[in-house]
Amino acid sequence: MSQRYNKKLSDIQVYFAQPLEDWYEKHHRELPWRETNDPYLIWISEIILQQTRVNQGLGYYNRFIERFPNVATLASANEEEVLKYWQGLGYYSRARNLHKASQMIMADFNGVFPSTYEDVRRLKGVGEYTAAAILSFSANLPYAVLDGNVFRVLSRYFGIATPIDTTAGKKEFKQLADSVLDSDAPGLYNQAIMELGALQCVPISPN
DNA sequence: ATCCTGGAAC
DNA sequence: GTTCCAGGAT
Repeated sequence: MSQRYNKKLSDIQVYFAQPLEDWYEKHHRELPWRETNDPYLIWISEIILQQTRVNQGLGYYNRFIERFPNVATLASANEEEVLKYWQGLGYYSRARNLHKASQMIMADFNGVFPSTYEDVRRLKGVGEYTAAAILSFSANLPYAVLDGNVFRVLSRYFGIATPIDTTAGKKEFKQLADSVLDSDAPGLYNQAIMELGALQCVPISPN
């Protein structure tokens, strides 16, 4: 998967992206939403995971997609039932937004999950991070994800002390993230950098 | 730039 | 009981 033939790799790919992706291939957790290219399933998983740990989100994800396996079933359900499947997760506006957005996909996109960044961003509850995740994971489009994990990996690897809770800091990291993105394998690369941040490059006493 | 969520961690 | 988190909305 990370081997690419007949193509010259950039220095940043060789020294940053490749080792990262090799590490990922060897150490990543196997999670159901990583086994699919369906943007709907990836979307559901990303919304659940926004403020929820993987361990807790897993059961909710499995139950949710079993009952609502696609946009149409979610859109035609009533809100109370959608909320029932969310019960215990908190941040219930995420579930309401999912439901509303699924109806918007039916109405405005003929039931087909949108495939451009601009359209995906129009879905309620989908910000820059989630749009980049959905499009890179499902369609391998070159959008760099930028979440807490990525901030941490980049700041440590590149020795950047700029705080991320300022406009300038966010801008700096956004540029860096875009410049080191492996455009040959955006989905794999994005998964890899976040997984490293989650498993190894952790906030306190990193491995 | 500021506010918001609500469980988890402290 | 207070603070923290991690994204999105306004």
